Amino acid sequence: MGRKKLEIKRIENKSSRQVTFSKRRNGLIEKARQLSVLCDASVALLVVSASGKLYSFSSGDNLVKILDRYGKQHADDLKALDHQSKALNYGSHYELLELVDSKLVGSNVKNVSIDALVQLEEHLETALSVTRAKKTELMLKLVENLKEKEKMLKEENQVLASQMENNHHVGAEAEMEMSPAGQISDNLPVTLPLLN
Amino acid sequence: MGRKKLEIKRIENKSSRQVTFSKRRNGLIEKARQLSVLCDASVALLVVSASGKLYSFSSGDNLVKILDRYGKQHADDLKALDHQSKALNYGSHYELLELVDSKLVGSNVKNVSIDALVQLEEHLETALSVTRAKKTELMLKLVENLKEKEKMLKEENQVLASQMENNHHVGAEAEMEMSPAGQISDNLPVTLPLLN
DNA sequence: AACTATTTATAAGA
DNA sequence: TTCTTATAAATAGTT
Repeated sequence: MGRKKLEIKRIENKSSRQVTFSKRRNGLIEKARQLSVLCDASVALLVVSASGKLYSFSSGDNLVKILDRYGKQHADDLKALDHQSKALNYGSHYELLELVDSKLVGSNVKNVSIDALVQLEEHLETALSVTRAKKTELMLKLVENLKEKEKMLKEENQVLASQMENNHHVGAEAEMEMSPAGQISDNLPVTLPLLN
Repeated sequence: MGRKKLEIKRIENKSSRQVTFSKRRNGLIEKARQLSVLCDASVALLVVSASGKLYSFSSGDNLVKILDRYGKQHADDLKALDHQSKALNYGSHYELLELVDSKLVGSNVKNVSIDALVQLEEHLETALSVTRAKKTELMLKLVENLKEKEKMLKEENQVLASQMENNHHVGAEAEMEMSPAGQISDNLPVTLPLLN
């Protein structure tokens, strides 16, 4: 859809390959977005340029959720991680196993094509990879949050400690000095941003 | 690009939503294929219909590889995460890579038997498992440490706060509402912008 | 599934 | 990169 019809094969000219990459990548991502919105589907798209740069899109719900719908099993590791992972959907695990079962056992084994198995393997590997990436991400987030909490608690601690000192040495000015402490207290994330 | 301009919002009519899904999904996958071919890029695409059916595309190198690249972004963060990761034995990495190299490149590729590759695959998977288990273990320890610290800081905070109150009886009447800092939620981020 | 009027994407050029 | 524009391609509504 340009001035000329373009054959679908590697563009040899480096700069036009780069330009085309940029344009088509944007187009692809936009199309992915549209599909997800129009048809209420979950879409995840990853593009890695030849030079190794990563671009991606994933529809509203995160990638994990996309795989949840399909069925996944990353919950076990997460369970050990934090009891809060109860929020995760364990139910879908069974669906995945059923799918595998139906492909391998349900049909006569002789009718399962190698291609079908290759595809199944790919799907499973995808699920696993995404699961692991997500696990790492969640753990990193959790650690970050904990460190953030630690920092804030320390700050609060310091304020309280210095407040104590003021009370001891300069009892009269206590009221004025209260405000900063109160503010920090107000600023404490009763629920941290990304968490719920 | 049809008889009418279509607003990008959920198509309410079920059957036309289904038709559009089918058409656009195919279009999207074709576009993904073209991008990978034209621009020599790695592309992975996952689409899950509202009804839970999975469709996917991934260019030449399999999806796992693409996702590994994505995972590496996190790996870097992990490294910086904590000095504990130094506990990992980096020295042996090189040995592993050398082993792979000797099996795949060192000998003429044509002489590598499938059996040898199967064995190698097993070794690599084992190495990967061990690595991941180790990663998980370290992160769990780190999280525990941080939670422990948090707990102690909170206790210290409470002691300070109650001491403050005692001081108040003696000094000014400033009111120190210790808002429940302990309410900070540990919930995992169930919805995260996954990719960027 | 096909058909086609239109819209959209984009190749080439600036 | 960004914009413009001619043209190719995708697709919305129809059959």
